[in-house]
Amino acid sequence: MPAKYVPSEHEDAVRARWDASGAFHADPAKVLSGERKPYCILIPPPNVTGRLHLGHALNNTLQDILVRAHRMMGFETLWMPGTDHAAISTQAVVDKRLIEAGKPALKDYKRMEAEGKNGREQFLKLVLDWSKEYEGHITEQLKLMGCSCDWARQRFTMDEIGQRAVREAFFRLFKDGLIYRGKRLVNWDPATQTALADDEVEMQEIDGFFFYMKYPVVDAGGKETGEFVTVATTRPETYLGDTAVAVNPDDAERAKFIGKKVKLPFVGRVIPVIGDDYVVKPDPKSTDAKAQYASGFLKVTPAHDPNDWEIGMRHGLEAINVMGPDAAISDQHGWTDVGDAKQFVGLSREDARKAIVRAFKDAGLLEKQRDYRHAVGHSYRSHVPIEPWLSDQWYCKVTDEKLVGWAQEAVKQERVTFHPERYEKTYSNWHENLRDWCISRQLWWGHRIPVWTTSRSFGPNYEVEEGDILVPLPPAPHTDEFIRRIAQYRAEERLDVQMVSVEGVTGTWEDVIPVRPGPHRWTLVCMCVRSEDDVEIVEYLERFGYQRDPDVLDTWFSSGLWPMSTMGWPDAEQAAADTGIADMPQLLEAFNPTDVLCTAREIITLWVSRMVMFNRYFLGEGDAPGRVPYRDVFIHAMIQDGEGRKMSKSLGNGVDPLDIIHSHGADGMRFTLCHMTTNTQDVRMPVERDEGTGKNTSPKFDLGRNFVTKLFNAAKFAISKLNEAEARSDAKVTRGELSLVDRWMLSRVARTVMGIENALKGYSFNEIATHLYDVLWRDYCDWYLESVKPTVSKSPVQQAVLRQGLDVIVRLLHPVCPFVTEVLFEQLRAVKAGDIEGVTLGDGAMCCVAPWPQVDVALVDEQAERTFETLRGLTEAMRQLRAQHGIGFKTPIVLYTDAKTKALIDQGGGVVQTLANVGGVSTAARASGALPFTYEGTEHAIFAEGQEADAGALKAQLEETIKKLMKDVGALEGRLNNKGYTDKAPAHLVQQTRDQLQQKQDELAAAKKRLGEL
RNA sequence: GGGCGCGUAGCUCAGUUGGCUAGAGCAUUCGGCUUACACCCGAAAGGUCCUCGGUUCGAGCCCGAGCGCGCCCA
Repeated sequence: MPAKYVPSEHEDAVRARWDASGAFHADPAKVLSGERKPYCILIPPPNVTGRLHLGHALNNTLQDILVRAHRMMGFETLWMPGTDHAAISTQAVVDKRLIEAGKPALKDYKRMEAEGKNGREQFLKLVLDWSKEYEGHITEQLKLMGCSCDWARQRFTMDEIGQRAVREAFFRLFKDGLIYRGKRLVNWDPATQTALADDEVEMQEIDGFFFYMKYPVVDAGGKETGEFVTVATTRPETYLGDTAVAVNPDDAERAKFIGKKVKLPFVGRVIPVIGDDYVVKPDPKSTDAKAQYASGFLKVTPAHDPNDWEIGMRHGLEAINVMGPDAAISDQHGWTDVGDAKQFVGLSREDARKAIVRAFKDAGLLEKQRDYRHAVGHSYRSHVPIEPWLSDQWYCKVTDEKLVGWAQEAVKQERVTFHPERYEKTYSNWHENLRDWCISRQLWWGHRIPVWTTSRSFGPNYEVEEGDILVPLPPAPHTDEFIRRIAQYRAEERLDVQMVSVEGVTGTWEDVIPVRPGPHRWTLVCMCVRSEDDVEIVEYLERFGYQRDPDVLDTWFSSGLWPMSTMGWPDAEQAAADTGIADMPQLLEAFNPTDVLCTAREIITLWVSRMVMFNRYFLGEGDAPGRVPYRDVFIHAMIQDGEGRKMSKSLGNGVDPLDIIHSHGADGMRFTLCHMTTNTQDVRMPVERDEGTGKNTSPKFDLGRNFVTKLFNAAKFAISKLNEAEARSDAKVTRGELSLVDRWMLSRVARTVMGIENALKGYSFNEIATHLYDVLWRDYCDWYLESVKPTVSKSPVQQAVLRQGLDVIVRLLHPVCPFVTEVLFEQLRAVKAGDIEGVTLGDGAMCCVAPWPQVDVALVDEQAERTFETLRGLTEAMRQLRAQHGIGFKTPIVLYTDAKTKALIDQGGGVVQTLANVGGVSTAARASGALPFTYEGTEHAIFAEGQEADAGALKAQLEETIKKLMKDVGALEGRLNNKGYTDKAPAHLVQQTRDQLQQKQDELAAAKKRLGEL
């Protein structure tokens, strides 16, 4: 064996052995036949946007620990790997790279697309290349970390199976009326120019202003009466789209304005003053900031504020959109009565605000402005303020009982359990306040919405208002034949249809057919085509002028299907044919529900919820919910830097896992990550710059690196001792043959096995690491190895404990530190020693498939532990004396003690002698000059040749001891004199206190006696 | 504003159902090239367990109020 363990010299070779062995490939047939129980984890697919960071390293280390442990425990274990296409992030990153490289970027491809030059297709090719490249990087990184994924089954959310899953899911939801199209206010990101879901909006506190703007009141003839109402707003630029001013009807002072009209300055639009109890009444003394700042008049801009939108709905107000997709003021998106506000058109929203405030000020219409700090929604992607923007979007009706209800029920009925359990609350709260989910994104990269539309009238010649005039809506060129064929396709479930009326109502085929005049004017016809391969229908629709919706779906729509799509759903036979993975059709049955999802808490709402909804919905039958995607959700901590900040590129405080693997080894990194995973929500990692490499690192990783080195050195030593042994035997060691130290060591090993098994069940990773650290370092190395050093060579029994104890530790450690344990396992296999009664270690070709060690509970030996603790304490007491009196370890000492202690020392079989370098144990009268000490109430002394006791120092020390003992005795007596304690505390505790008191009193007496002798 | 988490040694963190004379690693100090390991070994020092109040024979732990920090949702 090499003198020193250098991780980089072994990791590649170990990984190659794993790859060659196929050990991580799961076989669903073994599950379906009942031969083995399944254990399955789905990787939270990392984004193909970039490389993995330390959070990923933590996330995947924890999964690998679970997966490797269960594989060793005999489960048929599947860890499903894959990546996520991350629509908006990836598109943005690729665009940015193109711009940086001075190459044609998104805006150029958009222009090409508009010119009919396949811009979309060309751009998507670039993004696909990028995603392939990064998928490769990510896979490579996971492998370097040691992740034991079933690589042959690796999936991508946009691969053919993912596409088919999305297509089928969309079709079914569409057909069931759970996907619909609506004109709503969305969270619009003007930078990336796409809609965002509610949870993609981050609130940030901003220092802003409240502006108080005066609108003149006008009479029925439109003439100003000289009165004014003052609206208070943080967003003056939206006044251009105001369609009412609202007052609280309970507002005694202002309710009289209800019914009057006001005129918007510059625009000239005359709008009503309405009553709505949403309006906050002004109250300068209120603790509510809104009431403090309110003027009592609320400008209502339905097209640019979600609350105003609601008010608009209640009062039938018009929604006038005054901005373009870039959030600049525009008269091209539904705003017709511009009037004298032309001066503001074309300005960005920021410039428009300044210009409008200035114009109001100049016109004497700005009453005042006040500083105001408030939360403003920002895009989680581009970080610019979100614009509530009126647009046509696709929605998923997650508020339906079959989605939100079943998701809630899954947790309430404990089909899905959160660890730590507090996160169940986050999950529930989120579902209680759920709104329909905007699933369309104005992007190119992603799953394109499988709907073909025409916005012409369906049926009779309708008329629609454009401003104040009615214009005819040309009918789509549908023929009777068209209607018949669509009905046919629909009957074959190859297509489904929704209509949207001018009034904004969604209708189904049955609402529209047969075509006849009715209450609704159906204009927007949406045809959802079930299969990507159904060219016949698509060609037919396009012949009638139908065009495919240009938008793509929110990434989470496809990630939500991950537990099913990775297992071949909806067409596993086809998936098997596409991928060449023949057993694909068995996966869903064998492994879904999976066992646990490991992720970070921000994902609870974004992803967990959707997976639960989709799994239950799509695998359900009729009104019966299907199974859940996993039984447990484990939410791990987030890693922050030493100051409690998130690690981020912009702060430059991130740590790259690959750098740590280089400097400390993958095992060292993993051990540290495992060790720091407590059940709190954040953990801190002080970040330092390595002067040598210029890379960020953290001293925390030294723990793991040192631990791995310690293991290697201990194993190297143990193996060399075993190989050099003078007397050997392969005979099985029975309980009766074991010495005290052996029994103690095996007891500790047995407790560790049970402790780790428990910790695994409770996802207490920090406990796993602590157990491993203590048993290896504190027990096996510091005490067992040291105490058997002189004798192991001649004792086959000790050889057995040395070898099997190490073997157990190596196996227990393998899930955390797979590389070094694989190396050691191979070495250890070549070294023979006797088996031990109660320790079962099955053979395995490699550690990763070696059976988990089994220990008999009977190995836990409390008697041996107690005796050992006494001997350890005695040894430590002597070491302390040595240190206090400068007696070096190399100087042997004589221990003077009583017969009882001597008997214990004899039982120890040399532990005390070896570890305290005691040359002789004597019950005779102590030599003059011996250093006295008390331990466990008994007086002892040590004597070192040529070491005269320093009376002064001894006296000072004794006085110190006496002081401390008196304090202890006082405290114990006080406790016992308390009647409440002796009456109410459990009897064994009271007895324990009495024993302690007795011992302290003995020690005190002995110390006093000695002081007198000096 | 609502919810959740955290506050224990200089730093990073453990501390199960209250029994604690509060632990570990790093850093510090002292002593060691003891033939597995200096990424080590032995020893030491270091704590108002955020504050105040309560429950209890007994509180780091339970309850209430407050202070500070962080996250999530409005």
